[in-house]
Amino acid sequence: MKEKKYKSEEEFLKHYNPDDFERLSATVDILITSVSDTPTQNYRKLNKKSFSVLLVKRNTFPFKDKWCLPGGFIDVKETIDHAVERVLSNETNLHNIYTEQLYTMGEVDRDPRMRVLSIAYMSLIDKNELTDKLPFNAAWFDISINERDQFVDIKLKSEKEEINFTVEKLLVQQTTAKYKYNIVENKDIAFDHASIIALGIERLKNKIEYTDIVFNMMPKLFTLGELQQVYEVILGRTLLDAAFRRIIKNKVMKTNKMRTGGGHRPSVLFKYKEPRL
Amino acid sequence: MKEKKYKSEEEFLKHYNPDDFERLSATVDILITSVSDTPTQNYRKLNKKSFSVLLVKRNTFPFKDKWCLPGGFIDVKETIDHAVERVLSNETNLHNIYTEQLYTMGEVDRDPRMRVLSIAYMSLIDKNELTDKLPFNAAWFDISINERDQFVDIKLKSEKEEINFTVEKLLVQQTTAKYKYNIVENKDIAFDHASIIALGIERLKNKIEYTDIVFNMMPKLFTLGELQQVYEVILGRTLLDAAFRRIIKNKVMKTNKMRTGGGHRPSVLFKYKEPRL
DNA sequence: TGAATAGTGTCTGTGAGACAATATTAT
DNA sequence: ATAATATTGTCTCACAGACACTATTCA
Repeated sequence: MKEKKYKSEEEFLKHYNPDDFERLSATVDILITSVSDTPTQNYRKLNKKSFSVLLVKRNTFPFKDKWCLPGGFIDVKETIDHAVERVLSNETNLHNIYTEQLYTMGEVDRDPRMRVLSIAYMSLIDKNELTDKLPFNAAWFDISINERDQFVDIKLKSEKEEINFTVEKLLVQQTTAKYKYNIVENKDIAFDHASIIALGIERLKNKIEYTDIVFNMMPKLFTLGELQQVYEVILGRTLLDAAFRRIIKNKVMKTNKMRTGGGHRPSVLFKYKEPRL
Repeated sequence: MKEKKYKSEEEFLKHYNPDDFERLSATVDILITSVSDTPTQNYRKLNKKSFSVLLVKRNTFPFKDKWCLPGGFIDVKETIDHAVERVLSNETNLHNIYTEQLYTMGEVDRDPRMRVLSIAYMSLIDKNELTDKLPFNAAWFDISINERDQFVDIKLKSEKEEINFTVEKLLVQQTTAKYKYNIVENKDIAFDHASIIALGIERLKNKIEYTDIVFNMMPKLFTLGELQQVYEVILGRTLLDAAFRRIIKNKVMKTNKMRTGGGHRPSVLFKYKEPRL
């Protein structure tokens, strides 16, 4: 742009040419997570819960036939939030879903087509509220994680297939224990979405301990046993019953409904109690 | 783009035209923070600490003569991290500075020239390490904050001038106590940078309680009194000495140096002790 | 000597970890 | 009756808030 003197902002804007700088593209990519219930054989036992993520199979280049996060380009005339809502309504029939910004990915070659920033979001939903059938190219994958030294093996399992990838967990900031996740092995996930998945899992593990975020993936009514199962599957460790109940007792409210039918003592159904802020 | 069948990713990429979608621009904008020391009259008293932020006065349109965060456009061929480093090295002579992503701002009209995303970063530095003179158009502003109901009045004071603005603190997410900051009164800050400042202050207030982030703005050696002052000025409340010392005793290490010369008992100089992760 | 900061000791209440004990149901 | 989950009680230990007390320096 020429160095020119303008008298007013209006005048400046009239002459401004956005093409003086080469521009770029941006997408939103959303890690949609939930918990799945798998019935067990033993009639007494509770359903097994797993932490799951919604992926979409690409049917066009680039990364044709690989799995990726639901996402889309941000239109020049729409806000980021709007793009997020648009993508979410393509994949689900839900409104007022929990979303939060996860990270903005900006490696130069993360998309082979051209320069594309990805503004990654994380979203938590209650899968049971989904009434519409999933888009034909989308599927839920149950997550299992194995950490060995600085490597994290992540296994994603849907009804039809299994995906494995490995990321390297690298400390980037000592004072705040901030990590980044480099992909070291990955055949099936497109772009840098494997990093985003690892990042989102870590974020959720942290937030579940000091926020009420988990209730975004719970049904309206739930037993404390179920809630504890969700905590356990996300944290990847078992919790002591008594301690767990103490921790969440201020976050939930007893209802007068019970869940019966298992081969054991019925349990009270609770609902989320919003905190005073 | 035409719906065409390509045989391979290579072939697809050869024919891909990035101009099929209208592209946009992106900047990085960095909230550079530190603590300032103001000497007091009374020879016995400690210097007063304040929490400060580095702003730059714009000398071109748009928002000519208003203050903004140091920032710049992301080049198509550079990573976001590289852009951040580039901006930081323009403003400081420091390397290996603490930075973290704060938020990506994406309102459509946040820049009157064209569509510009802003990837906001926060950075903490030790002001005393700055050896070069500040760029002529940059200045440090001490921050003071007044919260009344959902409004937050923020006062920024440099050697030469004082800026006031007000943001409205709006709860956007009950379960995670997530807020957004809408600008309701602002004459002097360009773009949506007033929101970014409010967001960064909140982030820092939170992180100081559960991370070691504060040590990024401390000198190598410091007294526990000084460290406590920094905590107090950022949190906006006084802390009990004994309790504070208990909390940070695992984060610091005693040295054999002392600070003497105040009209009172000398104090031991401590240094940061990196945690085992 | 006195003002100011530095540093420690102790009491108390809260809350988490650990584990034991009791309650209830469907088969 | 038994297996399984639901729910509560209690002991202990760690730690934070509150506050008092001692230590040390320099004008």
